[in-house]
Amino acid sequence: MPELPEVETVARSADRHVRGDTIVSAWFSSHKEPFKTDPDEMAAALPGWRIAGVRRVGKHIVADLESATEKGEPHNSARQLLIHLGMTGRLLVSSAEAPLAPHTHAVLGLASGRELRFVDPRRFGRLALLTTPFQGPGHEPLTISKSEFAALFRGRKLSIKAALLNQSLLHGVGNIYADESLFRAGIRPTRKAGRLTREHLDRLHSALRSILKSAIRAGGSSVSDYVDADGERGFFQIQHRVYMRTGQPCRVCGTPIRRIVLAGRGTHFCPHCQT
DNA sequence: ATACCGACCTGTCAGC
DNA sequence: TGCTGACAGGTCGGTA
Repeated sequence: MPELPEVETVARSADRHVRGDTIVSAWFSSHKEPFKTDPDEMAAALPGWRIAGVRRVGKHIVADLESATEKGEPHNSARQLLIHLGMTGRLLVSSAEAPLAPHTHAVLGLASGRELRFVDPRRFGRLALLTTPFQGPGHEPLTISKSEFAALFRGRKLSIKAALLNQSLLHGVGNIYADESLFRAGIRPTRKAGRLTREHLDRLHSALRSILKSAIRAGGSSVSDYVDADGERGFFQIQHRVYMRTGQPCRVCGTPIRRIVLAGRGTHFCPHCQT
């Protein structure tokens, strides 16, 4: 589900509601998949920590935790709660009275009476408690320079689409924004990453940045069920030009949008505008 | 090292 | 009304 703009939206809305709140209880489901840290360990460790803030790194959500004990109590081990939403994960802030959604895997009770809940039907999402600062796997698409961006693809034989999806190069780009940015840059997704000219890559760099920023302003893309921490849908999907528009006319030239499978993912492009 | 592909899960929708 | 298969915003581990 969630790519950079959706994760950014979720992190911001969660931050608004839980910053400064203190964790008083922690419950986890009995499914094993979502937990990279043992749930019993997290349930024992989390209560008592104050949430200093919630932010995004790549497609990860990081909740920075600080000791809620009185100052003067030197607390060496800063902690972070790390959340990845996978395909269908939701991070929700709700009142403790709100009924639990099906597929709820984590509930953190907060001192304010609110709850931070993690819901994930497909269980591709992940939760972990870290004692060392989280480092994303790749570069941030919104801050990388044009020359660093171009250098990422030098000598690579894989398609530019597959390269954009590779989180250890750029982190945060997923299937929607890979297809949409390639359309706006006029580049065929099948082109080999290492064969693109610097001009191509500069265009892709700008297209990607501007599309990610617009999508964040729109609250992300809600294709089926994505919502932010308030349960609100995004509306960037109305600006999609190729993603999930197979057979429909290109909004620029009218040619039917084509769908192929590339890097194991549905890939959408205009055969006329993208060369 | 790089690149590809199936596996991991549930839900939904189209076609029979 | 089922049933089956394809597909969905992502990553990981095994294999070539």
